[in-house]
Order: sequence, then structure tokens, then C-alpha cells
Amino acid sequence: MGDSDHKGARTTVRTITDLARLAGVSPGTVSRALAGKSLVNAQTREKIVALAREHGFRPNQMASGLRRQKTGVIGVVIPLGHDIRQQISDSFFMTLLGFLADELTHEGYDLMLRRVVPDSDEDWLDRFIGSGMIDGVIVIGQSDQFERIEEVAESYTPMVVWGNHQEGQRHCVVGTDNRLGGRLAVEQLIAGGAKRIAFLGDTGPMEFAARFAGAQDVAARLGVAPVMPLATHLSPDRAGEEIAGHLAAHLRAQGGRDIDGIFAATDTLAALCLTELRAQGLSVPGDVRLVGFDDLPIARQTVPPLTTVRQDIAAGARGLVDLLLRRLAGETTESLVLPPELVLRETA
Amino acid sequence: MGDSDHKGARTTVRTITDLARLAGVSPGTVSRALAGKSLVNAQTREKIVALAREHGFRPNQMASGLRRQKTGVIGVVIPLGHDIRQQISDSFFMTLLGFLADELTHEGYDLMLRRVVPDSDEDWLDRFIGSGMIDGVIVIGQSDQFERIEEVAESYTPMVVWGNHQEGQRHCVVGTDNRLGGRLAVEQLIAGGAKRIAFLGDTGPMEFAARFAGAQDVAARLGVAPVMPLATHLSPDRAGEEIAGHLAAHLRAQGGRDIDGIFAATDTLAALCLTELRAQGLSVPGDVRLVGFDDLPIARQTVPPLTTVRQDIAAGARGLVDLLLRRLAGETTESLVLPPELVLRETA
DNA sequence: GTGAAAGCGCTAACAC
DNA sequence: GTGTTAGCGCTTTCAC
Repeated sequence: MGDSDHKGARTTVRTITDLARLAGVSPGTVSRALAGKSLVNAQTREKIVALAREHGFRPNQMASGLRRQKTGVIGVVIPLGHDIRQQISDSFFMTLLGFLADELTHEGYDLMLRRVVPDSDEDWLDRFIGSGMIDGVIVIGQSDQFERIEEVAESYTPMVVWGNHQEGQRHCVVGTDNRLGGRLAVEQLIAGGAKRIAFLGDTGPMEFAARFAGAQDVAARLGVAPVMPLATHLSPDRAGEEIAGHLAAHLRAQGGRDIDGIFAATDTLAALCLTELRAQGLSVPGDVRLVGFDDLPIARQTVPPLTTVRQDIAAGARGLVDLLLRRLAGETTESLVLPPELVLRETA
Repeated sequence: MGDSDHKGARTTVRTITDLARLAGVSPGTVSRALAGKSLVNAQTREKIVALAREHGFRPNQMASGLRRQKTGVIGVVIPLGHDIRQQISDSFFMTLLGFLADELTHEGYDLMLRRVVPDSDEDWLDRFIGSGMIDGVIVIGQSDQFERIEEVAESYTPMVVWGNHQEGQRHCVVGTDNRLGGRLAVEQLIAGGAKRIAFLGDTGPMEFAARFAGAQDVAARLGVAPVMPLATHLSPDRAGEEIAGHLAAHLRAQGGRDIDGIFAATDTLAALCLTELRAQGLSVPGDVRLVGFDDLPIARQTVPPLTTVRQDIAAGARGLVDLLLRRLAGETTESLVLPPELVLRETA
């Protein structure tokens, strides 16, 4: 029933000045009345507010932003470094993004999303920050841009990053304790009897590197052979083939199987791997034990359901927003490291 | 290596005026030089451009936007009407969002994401449009807001909607031919021998209603009993239980099975259903045939792999952006209806 | 080819 | 309490 057709077309009122004229007051008063600030005569205020809603007036946020030097918008940027084909549509990041949208909306902020390819654009972060469009920025994933982010953090405070925590780093990060997660995964594998363990996924990105390191920690401590890295890309199409190749090489070689436990860097990879194992006629956890990472919805729906290391995405999003708002308010904040949790299902 | 520390701290240059002073020209000239417009002396231009990069200068987009009355930002809004708990993290929409981000970035636009709950905010669309922050808007999903969108379309042109096409509607929509998709699904079910067919999912949202209608078309035409709607919510947690309930009622009743074919409104629902069927000891497609909708990545990974109706999400995103840009340029555009495609796998 | 000046729509002193 | 004024940082006539 849109208010606008309440009485047919009326004077168009786009600016605060139009509204002021209509109300017979000055623009300043309208501004104050609408902002609910300072003392404004109750009558005047009501009249103005009524007029505003009647004409569907909305103040121009650009103008207001320019004047107040704050926009009410938080930038969210996803750097696509390691694997450009890893679309923004990566499940984990998209889920995190969903929660971020919820949190930010809840706090009254808008969200400006930007996907960047750092390789072809050195300046991706400064450009975003310098655009004047955002009050602060959340970086989803350090990708291979740790150094760049560190540099920026030096002089720009309203920034929080999702990623891995490094001893003594300068930028404020929120993320799961990936190394611990890696340990949990491999402990479980070994507890189930696995002795020749592989890590499935690229070990380049910091978060994955930490998971891999955790895996090595345990292998060393429990006197098992070093964990073997099996590189893959992140996009399902490519990863599928790569996984098939790895499995063929290591599980069906003439020399016999030299892998009996797999720790996959993500659930997506684990699910792909499971499908492939099945296709090659191997049983899980009978022939090979498998643990994933993330606990995405898919982890419950694989057959058999996937044992995995859970990251609390909702808590992560809450942490990111909370820390960012604090920084916006001038606080200095510590990084937030979230505990991973092993979710036992049926693959290990 | 950030340019800024090239020679230690220099004069901070945040505005075009700072830069002008440094270059010994007027702000106007700097603006022209940076915009690459009008004739500017090549030497002057180069000097300015060099200075700009040296100092890492970025023009304030808010200011420029205000002046030019265009922002370079496209709003993307996801109305959460039918099922509030259907998080923004819904797989299909998030995937679409990912592709949209890619397309818009490619066209030089930024993306402002907003998630709204129309029930608690009548004005969700006008508010976004009127904010002055966006040049145009893409609505992802009509939800239960068809009328609201129609009204807005009356007076606001730079808007394109992902959703279902209705005879004679006014707003420009891009979407799959859902009704046809529904037909394809049920034809396949019936071709495989199913005679008592159920539709799994809420029939409220327009897109689902159309899928359901397509299902009914075929049932009627082929002389099979009317399709039985089995309502569920969209969030996996709730849907899981609901599905279990439905299956228990219809497949394990004392009276015997009164369903031998299920058309699920989305792959997510189908995957859940598959898990549940397995849990209840029913074989697919032996006891029950199952077809999904969307062809999300999960469809390949279920056991057995899911027969489903494919929506071309990438093409959808491309269409949305393409049409929006045309409208921004003043064209009037028709809606775009994409053909669904039946993907035969093993559940039907 | 370049400078000067006038705003885009809003807010925040500062007067009264 | 409310009006007036001076910008936020940029672009774009209009002169020269």
C-alpha cells in the first residue's frame, strides 16, 4: 500500500531542504528532528517526522556520510590469492559471509562486498580502505597476503581478519586454532589404527599450513611416519581429478597401499575424497580412515557421515564484528583464537 | 613494498586539493587528469598521475558519488520472507551471490549486500533504493514480496529480480522456467514407474509453487494421482525432522507405502531426504524414486548421486547483471527465462 | 589547457 | 529551540 499513492502524486521531496520548506522550518531543524538528536520541539519534530514518512523521504546516505566522515558501511573483502579458480563461492567463506551479513545488519551496518585478485592488483587493500566508502574492513582469509595485511595494519586500525594466528603478528585476527585442529584430526586417525597418514590439500595457505603442521606434530610425537602432503586445488572440478590421481598412486599401487589414513584440509575435499574412494572400491573407515575440517552441512550427509574438526563459524562471525566495532570505537583489541572441536562420526 | 615508505613519511595527501597544491595546479585540473577526461596537457597529466601513485592517493568515492549522482555500487538484497530461519547462507542464493560478485566486479561495480526481513520492515526495498548509496538493485528471490516489488518497479527502473516469471508482470525478472522444471522432474519419476508422487518443500514461495504446478501438470496429463505436497522449512535442522516425520507417515504406515516418487523442491532437501530414506531402510531408486532441483555440487556427491533439474546459476548471474546494466543505460528490457535441464544420475 | 566558482545533500557549530 | 552558515571532497560549467 505504499504511502506515496495515498493522495496521488505530491510534491516530490528528495532532499532535506524540500522537506524543510514543506514543514516551514529550516533544513537544520529537519536534520535534527530526523536524527532524533539535540532538543527539538516535540510538536515540530512530530510534524516533520509525519511529513517525512508521508512522502517516503529518505536522507541521502552519501551526503550524510561525506559530511560526518563515516558511512555506516563495513567492507568485506575476499582475497583470491592461492587459487584464483577458488571462486568466491567457496562454501566455508560463503557461510561465514552469510553470518557476517546477519551480524552487521544487526549492528546497523551495511556490508560492501569485494572480491579481489591480489596478484593482478598489488593495491587491493589500500584501495578499498582509501575509497572513502567504508568505515572499517573485514578481510576473509589471509590467502597469500599476510605481509600486505601486516603492513596495512600498521597504520589502519579498523580492520579485522579471518585467518590463522601467528606468533607476534600485528594485525587483529579471528580464527580457529588450526594447528590444534590438525592435531585432533591426526590423533583420531592414529587412535583408529592408521600409521601411514596423508594430508589432502594445498599446504600453501597459512590456515592449511597450520593444519598440516599440527598433523606433523602428532605424527612425530606418536612415532608414526611423517605425514605425506597430497596437493590439490580448491575448486571441486580440479580437485576431483587430482584426488583420483593421488588415490590411484597411493592406494592401488602394485606395491600395495602406502596410505591408511587421510586428513583432508576441508570437508569439501573430504567429501570429494570419499566419493572417489568409493568409486575405487575402497571402504571407509575399513581400508582407509578419513577426517575432514570445518563441519559444513555436507559432513553429516556423506555416506558414511564424516568425522571432522568443527570450526564455529557463527562464533567467528560474531567475533569479527565485535572486535571490529570495538576498534571502530578506539579500543585496541587482541586477536581471538577459537577452539576447534573434533566431531566423531563414522569415517574415523 | 607500499609506495608510502619509499622515502619515509611525506606530506599526507588525502584530497584532490592536497594533490593540486603539490602539483602546482588547481583541483579542477587534478580531477580532469585523474579522470582521464577532457584535454589535459600530457605533461601535466603525467606529473599528476605520478604524484598520485607516489602518495597512494585515492579519490573519495563518496564525494565523487555525491557530485556525479552515481555511486558505482549495485545493491543486492535478499528478502527473507517465508522462512526467516532460512539464513542468508542458503546454498543456492549464496552461490548465485558469488557469481554476481564476480560479474559486478568484472563490470567495475561494487556490491552492497543487504539481508532484510520484510515482515518487520514494510519498506525494505524503498529504503534501500532511496538510500542514495546504490545506482541500481538486484533482488535475489521474490520471497513473498511479489506485490511490493511490482509496485516499486512502477517507478524505479534500475532493478532486476531473480525469481519466477509471471504472465504480464511488470518487474524485470531473470530465472529458470520452474514450471517446466517441475514437469521434467515428474516426467522422469513417472517414466521410472512412480505412480504416487509427493512434492517435498514449501509450496508458498513463487518459484516452488511453479515447480509444484509443473508437477501437477504432468500428473494430470499422464493420469497419475495428484501430487501430494509435503511441507518443510528450508533450514536443514528443521527440515530434517520434518522430512523424517513425512516419511514415517507415508512410507512406513501400516497401510503400506502411499508414495513411490518424490520431487524435492531443492537439492538440499533432496539430500536430506536421501539420508533419511537410508536411515529408515528404504532403497533409492528401488523403493522410492527421487528427483531434486538446482544441481548444486552436493547433487553429485550423494549416494547414490542425485538425479536433478539443473539451474544454470552462472548464466543467471550474467543475465541479471547484463539486464541491470542495460536498464542503467536507459534501455527497457524483457525478462529472461532460462531453460532448466534434467540431469540424469541414479536416484530416478 | 587551466583556474575559479558553484554546488551535490547533508550536518554541526555558532548565533540568536 | 531554531535559523544561518560553512563546509565534507569532488566534478563541472564557465571564463579566460
